Amino acid sequence: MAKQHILVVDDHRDIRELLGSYLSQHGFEVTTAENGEQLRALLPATTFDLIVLDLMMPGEDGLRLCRYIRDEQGPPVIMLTAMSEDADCVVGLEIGADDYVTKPFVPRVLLARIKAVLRRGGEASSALSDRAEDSGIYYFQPWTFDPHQRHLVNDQGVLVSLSTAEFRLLQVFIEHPQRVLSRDQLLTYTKGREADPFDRSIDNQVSRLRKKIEADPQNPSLIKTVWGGGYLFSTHVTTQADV
Amino acid sequence: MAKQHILVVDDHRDIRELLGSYLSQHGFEVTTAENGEQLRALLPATTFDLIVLDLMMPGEDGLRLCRYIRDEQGPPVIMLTAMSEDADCVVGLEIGADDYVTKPFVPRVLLARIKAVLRRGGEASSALSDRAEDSGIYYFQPWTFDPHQRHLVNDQGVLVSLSTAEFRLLQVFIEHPQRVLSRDQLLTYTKGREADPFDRSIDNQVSRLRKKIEADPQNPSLIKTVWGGGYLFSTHVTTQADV
DNA sequence: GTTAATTTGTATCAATGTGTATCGGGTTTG
DNA sequence: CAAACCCGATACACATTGATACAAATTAAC
Repeated sequence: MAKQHILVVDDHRDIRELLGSYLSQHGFEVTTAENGEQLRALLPATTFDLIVLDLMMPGEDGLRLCRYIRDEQGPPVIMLTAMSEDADCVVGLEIGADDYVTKPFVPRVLLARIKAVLRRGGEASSALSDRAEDSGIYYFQPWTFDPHQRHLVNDQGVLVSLSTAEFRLLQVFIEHPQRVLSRDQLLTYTKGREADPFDRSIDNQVSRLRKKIEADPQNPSLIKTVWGGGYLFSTHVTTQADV
Repeated sequence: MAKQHILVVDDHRDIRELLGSYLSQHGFEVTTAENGEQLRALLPATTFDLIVLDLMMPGEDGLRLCRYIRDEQGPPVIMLTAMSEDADCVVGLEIGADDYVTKPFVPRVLLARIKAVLRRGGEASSALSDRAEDSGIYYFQPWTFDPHQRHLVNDQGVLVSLSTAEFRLLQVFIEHPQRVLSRDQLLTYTKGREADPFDRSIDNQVSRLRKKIEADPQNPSLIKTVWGGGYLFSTHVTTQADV
């Protein structure tokens, strides 16, 4: 099957680059646009299978663009919305987006929604049950991470529940293992905000998370500190229980 | 197979246009009507496979029209209802609608219901009376949710009845699983009103609902709290009893 | 029509989550 | 070696949430 082509429209370069690399890594062809103007230029020239559209953009906003795409018989649309704009988000859905994802989001969640929408286009499937099949469960010694239940289970069956911030942080680590993540990146991915020059909230959350998941929090083996760089999730992560 | 023909009856032009473009994009032929008069004019002239009918319309209302369609041996009907009119909605189903969708709705949810109703009509073609029975029932461990009876049944046969507010809240959760819903959204969906800055009624209802459906209300596994975000129905929902 | 029961919103207080400040130890740099 | 910088840990303040109690409103019962 030919690669499916996704257009990402967002005014933030970070988001465009992150999604560009993440989605191409997962088998999609990706094109990005910075604003409505570029979108309008691309739309007639190329055939996209799906469009990811930021709601809040300077200039022409997402709602207008969404309606335009719909009127032009364009591909399905997934809206990116901030938490606080939920009122508008409802409006957006009424206008005809096929789904939405609230920022900040973990790339994997968007990927799941994209796949769900694309699958729906082909076959008639239930609107609700189609998100279950890939469980999203991850394994790393000695933990099993269940993003739906938002908790961890030990290989001895011990259950550790996570707070919201801890959950997000761990999810980001799991999605980007073996890579140094700066505090800036971690803040963007987990909270969707920029880092103040002396922001130490991530340090604190890492410390709290270590207390919960490390055998010896003083000598961490999972979340390593990279001096002057950030943090590193230095363990092997699998999506199956394939040892 | 020839395109299936759907009639959309709603007094709002936005809705008609949205559904017109959305449904034709998904392979249906679509005709729209603005009121009961137009519907009555169209019905004898054209053969529709399904009718989407707004409950609340100026002039002749949806209930009357639904009964009329049923009496004329017309096609299956899906009702569009506002959340606040749920009493009427139940009545609508009793009168013979095959399913209903609450506004505001995501177009794809309506699409899924349409496909489900059409599928049902094609194979089983059961009696009129019990068409409504097998629609709208949801399953999530360990509960079976029956929106018509407004109660829950345990997998051990234990029956839990829900108050109106609890019922609406759970219904919203079930229709938006795996998704963080802000208090604002929950209020809008369940009550149709905006949130005062210090509105805690949703918290209270969530608490009450947890007591009824959670095995351990102190450590909820179905309705999770997202700190600073809202609540999350974190379980798998199916429309069939297929595990 | 009156009373009782249920439901539902608000108020209050306790518990928890989260960000910032501070101190001290470790690392790098000159 | 000293100074500057970075990081971990603790403590604290603030915000959010859970639980309980209570009052108003609605519904049911008599």
